[in-house]
Amino acid sequence: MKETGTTRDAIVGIADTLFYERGFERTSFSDIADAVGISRGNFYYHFKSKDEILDAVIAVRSRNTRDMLARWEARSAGPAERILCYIRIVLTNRGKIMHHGCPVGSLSVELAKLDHPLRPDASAIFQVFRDWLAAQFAALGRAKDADVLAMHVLAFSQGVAVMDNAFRDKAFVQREVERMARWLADIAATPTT
Amino acid sequence: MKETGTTRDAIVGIADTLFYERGFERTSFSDIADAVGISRGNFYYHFKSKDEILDAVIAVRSRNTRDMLARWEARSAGPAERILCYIRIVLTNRGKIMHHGCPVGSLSVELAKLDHPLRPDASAIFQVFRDWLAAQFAALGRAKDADVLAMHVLAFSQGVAVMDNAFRDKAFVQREVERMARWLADIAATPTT
DNA sequence: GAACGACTAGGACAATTGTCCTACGATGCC
DNA sequence: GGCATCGTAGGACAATTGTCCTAGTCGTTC
Repeated sequence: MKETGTTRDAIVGIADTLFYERGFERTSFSDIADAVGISRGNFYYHFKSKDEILDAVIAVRSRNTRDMLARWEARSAGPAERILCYIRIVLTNRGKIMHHGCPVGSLSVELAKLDHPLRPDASAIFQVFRDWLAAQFAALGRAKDADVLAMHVLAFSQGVAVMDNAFRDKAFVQREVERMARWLADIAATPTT
Repeated sequence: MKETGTTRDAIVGIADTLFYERGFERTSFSDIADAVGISRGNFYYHFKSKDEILDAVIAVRSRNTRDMLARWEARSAGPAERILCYIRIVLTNRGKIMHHGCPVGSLSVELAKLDHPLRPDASAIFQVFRDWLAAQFAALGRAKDADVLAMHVLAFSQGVAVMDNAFRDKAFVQREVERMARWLADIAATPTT
């Protein structure tokens, strides 16, 4: 059963992209069907509703996020360098962020406006980052306020993303990344209490 | 001519609210017409298209923003206190921000995703804040990097807004406001070079 | 080769979208 | 009073929305 991962995965993959680039509400079944190359009616064999696709997209994003963090965990030397990977992400993905905002933040805000039942699931992707960042800060010897610091870093990235989306000023993004990197270096240098 | 400010203003006022609460795309003519209490067809006497309403809404928001900043300017003692007014806005408007995000930021991101021609106009509201904040920092004796500091404060507010929308944690907002207030106090205390 | 399952195409469906049109009521000017 | 203008109501319009249904094509298994 379900050996047809291909079509289903293609739908989820395209939907993931379109939901990000155009927004969930703005993306229609026709858009997805056209991009995948299947008929619109055929859709309902794989998904019973649009919300079910959104659910699958969120699941995929959540998994991809975990995978990315696991790669950082494997590659980077220490917790400070890993946190820096996250701080730099607003530069790494700047092209997309400039045009479509942060995938996590923009979906979260859109679903909040729609009072959508899946809004908490979208916010849960933030939680993945939050927990991971907190773990890194804890490894830095800041177990006590690890979550507070994690939230601060998250807020930084969201703020920069929105501003970059509005002003499209690369120098601003670079400045803020450097400012945050200095802040992180301070934290890493401070002896554990 | 145009003595009928009432209906037109009512449309713009309701549209302003609905665009904020539900998003521009999600708000239909019927929604606005029902809320105002007029027929849907009558609409096109006052506005030729939905985009024209958006244009009017943005203009109103821009004016309201300027008015608010002017009030702060009149009431507050000095530039530092005025900047603090802005920093505190994420607490003042927390109820709405929690549910619908920042009005400026969320509209800006939504229009970016739609590739909407009015996106720059929406971002221009940010510019109003940016210029005003920069003027305050200049008055603080930081004329050289006034704009850099202004952008930093803007990014702060957007970051906190998105995170509050996702996590709805008042303690987080308060912490970030206090952190930012300390940062501002540092700036104000540093002697002008 | 018949039967069955997984998978798909294509269209029907009511509802809603933004847009446009015509006709009616009011108000004021000549 | 007659007339024009401003504002409004109500509906028509094609297009699109999410959803659902049916008929069909595959490949596999007996």
